[in-house]
Amino acid sequence: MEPTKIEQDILAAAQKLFLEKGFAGTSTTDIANEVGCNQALIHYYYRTKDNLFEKVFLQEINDTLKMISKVLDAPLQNVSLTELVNIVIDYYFATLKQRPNLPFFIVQELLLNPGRREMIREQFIRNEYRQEAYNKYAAIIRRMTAAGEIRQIEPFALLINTVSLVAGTFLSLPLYGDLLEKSGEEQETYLDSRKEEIKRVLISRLQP
Amino acid sequence: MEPTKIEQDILAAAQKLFLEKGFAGTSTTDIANEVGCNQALIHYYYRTKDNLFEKVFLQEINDTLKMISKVLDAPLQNVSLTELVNIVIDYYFATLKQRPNLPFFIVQELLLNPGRREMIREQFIRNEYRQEAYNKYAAIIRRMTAAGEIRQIEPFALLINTVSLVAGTFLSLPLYGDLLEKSGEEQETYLDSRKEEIKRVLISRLQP
DNA sequence: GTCTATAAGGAGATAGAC
DNA sequence: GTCTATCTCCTTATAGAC
Repeated sequence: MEPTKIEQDILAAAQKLFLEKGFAGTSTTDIANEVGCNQALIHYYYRTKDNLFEKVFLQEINDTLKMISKVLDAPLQNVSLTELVNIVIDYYFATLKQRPNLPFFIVQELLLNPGRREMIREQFIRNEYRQEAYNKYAAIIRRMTAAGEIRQIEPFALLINTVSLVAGTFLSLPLYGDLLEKSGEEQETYLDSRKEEIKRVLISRLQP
Repeated sequence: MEPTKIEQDILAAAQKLFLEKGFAGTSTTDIANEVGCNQALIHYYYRTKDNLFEKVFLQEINDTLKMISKVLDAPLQNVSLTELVNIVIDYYFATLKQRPNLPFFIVQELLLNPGRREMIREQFIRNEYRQEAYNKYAAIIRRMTAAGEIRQIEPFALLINTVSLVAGTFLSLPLYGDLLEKSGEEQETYLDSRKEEIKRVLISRLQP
């Protein structure tokens, strides 16, 4: 059952607003205004706000994992450590620049509402792209460790390092802009400098 | 004007609940129940929920900066790179273990409500402990760089690296526990292993 | 399918008794 | 100072006209 245009419009509007203002900060009336219809129509198509949120959240997770999996399909078998870090971090930054709120959104909704974690865990555990992406990734790290091209490290630990550094950059971006009163250009420069610094950190950690 | 006992009780209850469930997720009725009084009393002492939140938030920031400043008063002038990283990261972890929700709380409330950032910026900019802590910290890094004891690095970049890695660990902790279904003991082990890994990362990055 | 109207409940804030 | 009662507004969700 292909989703109709109006269903897609509602989903897109909900996605935009949930990402911006979170679940609690977005009312179904807000979503209706964004779509250009009345509030009852939101409920006609998605019944409850919770259900609509679930659809949005799962789609975000799915799309993200699919993208992550995709970059690992590039021929990474024979690249050097420096090349590997460059490819992964450049790609990661480019992806997040399109959705700068994504780290915040995921952190917020996953931490704030423990009641929703059950639903999320089920979908997360059985998500095919997640398994696939992690296995591809871990295989690369293990191979390079065995070949002596990088220092000994647990793939999971390296993953948390990378995600922390990159997500931390995007989480700190609005604070950098607001608290330190930086312009849009300066924020661009900040992102670029963080990108290069993160590469240095990862290469230092991995270089034998 | 010393705050009375009831005022302190309300503040403590509000702090607990805001840290747990965020501003939007906490009602003044919740706070009253936690205190053991009626909801009107909250408003009698603090007028609005916003005002109460402001008090809580500023106190959190102030306490945190004060603690950070304190550790930098230790005699760090003659320690090695490894010792310095050990002291700072151990202290940082011990502090956050007492308030594991703090990173999430700050991220959430700072990002979610742009209207509040103005108030926060003012307090943040003129906070004496912040200036003090950052200056002490930057002086140490610059001295060690000049002495050739660590590699060239911008103090601010190193700060963001450190905060990202440590905050990322605490933000990921409930996800680690929930999504991967880890017990409390395993979460303790996770924290310890993250602590040691973060030290390795920072030392690798800084070692000449 | 899409609308208006409205029900039902919860929120923050205040009035006024004690 | 502390309580109960209540006002007003906003939310989600549904009923029913078209």
